[in-house]
Amino acid sequence: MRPEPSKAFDPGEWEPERAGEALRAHGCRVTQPRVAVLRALLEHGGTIDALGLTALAQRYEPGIHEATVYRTVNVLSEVGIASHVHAGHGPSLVRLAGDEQLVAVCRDCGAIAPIPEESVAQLVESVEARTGFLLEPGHFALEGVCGECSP
Amino acid sequence: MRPEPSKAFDPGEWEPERAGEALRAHGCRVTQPRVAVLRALLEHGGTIDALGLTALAQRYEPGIHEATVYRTVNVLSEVGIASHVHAGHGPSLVRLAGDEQLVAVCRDCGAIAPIPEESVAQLVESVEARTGFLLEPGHFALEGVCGECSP
DNA sequence: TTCTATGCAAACGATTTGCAGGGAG
DNA sequence: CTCCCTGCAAATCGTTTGCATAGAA
Repeated sequence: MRPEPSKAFDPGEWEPERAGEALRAHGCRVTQPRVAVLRALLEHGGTIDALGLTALAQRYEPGIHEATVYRTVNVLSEVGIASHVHAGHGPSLVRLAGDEQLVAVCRDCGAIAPIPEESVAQLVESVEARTGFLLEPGHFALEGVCGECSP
Repeated sequence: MRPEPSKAFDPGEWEPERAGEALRAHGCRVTQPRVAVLRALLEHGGTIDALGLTALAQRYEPGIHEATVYRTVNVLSEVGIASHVHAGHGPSLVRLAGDEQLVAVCRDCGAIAPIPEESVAQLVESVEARTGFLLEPGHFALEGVCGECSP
């Protein structure tokens, strides 16, 4: 694969039916399985694991194999169309790039809440100044207790 | 196993040589392998994966099996002596409870860096004020690029 | 035609589990 | 003496990879 270096991806810009064009626009070879995966991801929105994504993609490409989905997701990540989140013990989750945000999972009810941009920016800045470590939050979820579960 | 419900554990309170007492104090059956694991963990401090912990524990219990280390770590977690962090692609990391802190993993070299207390406190405060969500960071790591891997 | 992507199956790393024997209480 | 814990090997789960072939450019 010889993908374009990552470039911006605005999910709202692409209708699911034009998944093929989106792929081409990002320098990817356009194949049925890839179209199926991207289309499924565009339609689904939010986060989904590889198994679920395979199931959705089968709607457009019945014989598609899970290994292909993994490979496709990797390609989509390389060109900046998708990314993944580690949300705990289970499998990692895929989502469209541009949809990235640091999220928190409620320990009690499992609710997922986005963490405000400003709070994240403040953290990144503070950590970089103190340790030289440049955080790229969004690939991991944080744990906590949501407003409803705490008295 | 019939462990005590989790109770506070102050790592500073326990010398590595008294790992057996610490186990007994928390309602665990005291065996050589368990003593070896806890002792290794007390000596090591910080975070370590199961493989590394096994290696350290072998110093006290040469024949100890990795499966036993996993089982022991689970017991230690149940009684509140240890906990684990999800570090992303790699194996999860074990550490003493009471030593919990938010850590960052370098995307390039895998280095683990603790995130300064103040930065975390600032984040927790900010998020609670804006969303009512009370973060308990420490169960998941954040991702980023460490000072050495970024130009 | 050329070269990449796919399906399949097998490899993989991390972790868990079934079982029979050994050790703690 | 009674269970629990351990070592071992095999199973499991999520993910990756080698290979021969199908398919995009």
